[in-house]
Amino acid sequence: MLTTKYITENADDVIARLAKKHFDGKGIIAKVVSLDTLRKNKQTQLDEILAEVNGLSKIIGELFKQGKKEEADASKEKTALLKEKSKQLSAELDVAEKALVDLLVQIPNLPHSSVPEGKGAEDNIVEKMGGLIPTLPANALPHWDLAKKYDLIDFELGVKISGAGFPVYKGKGAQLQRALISFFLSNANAAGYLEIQPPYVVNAASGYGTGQLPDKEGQMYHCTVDDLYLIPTAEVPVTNLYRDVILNEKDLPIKNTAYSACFRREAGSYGKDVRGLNRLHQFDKVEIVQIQHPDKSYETLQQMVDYVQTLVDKLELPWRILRLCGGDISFTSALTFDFEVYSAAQQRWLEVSSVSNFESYQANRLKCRFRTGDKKTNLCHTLNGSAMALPRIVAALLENNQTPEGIKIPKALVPFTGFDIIN
RNA sequence: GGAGAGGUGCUCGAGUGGUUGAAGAGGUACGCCUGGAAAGCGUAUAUACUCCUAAAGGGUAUCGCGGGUUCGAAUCCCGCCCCCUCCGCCA
Repeated sequence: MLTTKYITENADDVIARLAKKHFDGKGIIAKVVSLDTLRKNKQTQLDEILAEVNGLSKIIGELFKQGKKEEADASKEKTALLKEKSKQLSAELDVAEKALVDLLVQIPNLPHSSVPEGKGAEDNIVEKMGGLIPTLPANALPHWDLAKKYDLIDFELGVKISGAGFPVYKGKGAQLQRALISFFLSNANAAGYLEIQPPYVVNAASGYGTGQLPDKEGQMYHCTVDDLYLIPTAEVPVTNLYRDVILNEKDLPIKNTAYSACFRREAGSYGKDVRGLNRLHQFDKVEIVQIQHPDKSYETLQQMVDYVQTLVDKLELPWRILRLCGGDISFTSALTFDFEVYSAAQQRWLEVSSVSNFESYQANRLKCRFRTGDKKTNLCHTLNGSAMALPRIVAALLENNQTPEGIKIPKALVPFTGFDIIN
C-alpha cells in the first residue's frame, strides 16, 4: 500500500496518477487525509495523558516511600480519571488507525509515468518481438490433442481424482515438466539468483504481506482447519521472507528464485481460456524475486525482462513483450511487462511471464526496509517475475514443434529432458 | 496429541512490582593510541508513532502476541502463538 505520508503530502498528484489506472481517488484520498489528521490528533492527546499518568505514578511511588499515604491516595484518584480518558482515546485511536488501513488497502499502486494510457489488454503496447512463428500444416493439432496422441497429459484422469484444471502428466509429459523446472532453475542460478524452496502453504500474515489478502481472498485455496492458504505463486512465501526485516544497504539487491506448484481457484474463468493447459488450478512455475534499492529498481526491472527474454530465446519460441497499459496493469504494480509466446495451432498469444516493479507498495505492507549509511531506514523496492510458468510454455512447445515424426525438443532443453523427440 | 521447561535488544545473558528502553559481556561503527596493526582506552549502537517549519530536543508505545490486575508490569493473572526435552504417532 501507499504510505500515508506520501498520500497526504502529494494528494493531488496521487489522484491524477491513479486516474491512469481508471481509479477515481478523489473521495478516498480526501478521506485518508482527514482520517490521518484525526489519527494524529488522537495520538497526541493520548500521549499527553499517558505522560501525565507516568509522571504521577513516579510521584506516588516517592510519596509511598516517604510514608505520605494521604497525598498518595489523592494522586491515585487523579490517575483513575486520566486512565478513564486514556482508555477512551486509545479506543478511538484504534478505530481511526483501522479505518485508515482499510482505506489504504483499497488504493492501488501508482503507475509509473511510462505506463501507457488504455482500458484493457487491447491497449497494451508491444515493446519487442522475437523468434519465428512456424507455419504448421493444415492438420496441425492443438496441444490437448497432441497430449492425448502421445499420452503426455491426461486431463480426464485429473478430473476423476481432483477436478477440472488438475491435469495428470505422464511419461515424457511428466519428464518434460521436470526438465523445464530444472532448466529454469539452472538458468536463474547462473544469473545470480539464490535458489529457495519455500513452503506451499502460508499463513494469513503472509497473504497480507504480498497483497493477496484481503481483496483476492477468493482466488486462493484456504485450508480453514489450520487457517493456511495454498500459495498462488512462490512470490508469496519468497517475498514474505523479507517481511519485518531491515536489510543492510550493501546487501541489496537480494536475488531469489524458487520453483513451486501454484494453486489458483480461478473462479469465474470459462471457455477457450481454460481449454487444455491454458488455465489451470494447479501449475508449475519458477519465480524470480528481487529486493532492490529504490534508486536502482527500474534498472533491475529491465535486467529481469532481459533475463526472461534469454529463456524464451533458448526455448526457440516466438515471443513478444508487452508494456501493460493503465487498465491492464495489476493493482499492486507500478510497471509491468508481460511475455507472451505464440501457440501456433491455437493461433493465439499466451501469457507466460509477467515482470513487475512494485516500487515500495509491497514493501510498505511487508515492512521490508533497508538501513542507509547514516542509519536511516527506508522502504525497499520489490520486483518479481515469472521465469517461467510452465503450462503455456508446454502448450507452445508441443504445438509449434510438431512434425510428422513427432514433437521436437529445443536443443537447450535436451540436456534436461534426456530425449530430443516425443513420438 | 499428552507432560514438563522456556521465549528479554544485532548476539549471549542478568533482571519476580517503582529513576529498567532495560545491568554485564560479545559483536559492530567511529575516535584516541601506533610507523602500521593487535591489544588497550573512550564514545556510540532498536523500532514505530507523535510534538516541533526543519535540525536539535521532547513525549508515547514496544522485553513472543493479545487481554487483565495495579497509582505503577519485562516482573503478577488469563488466553493464544512459537520453541526445546520426554512420551505417543509417523515419511
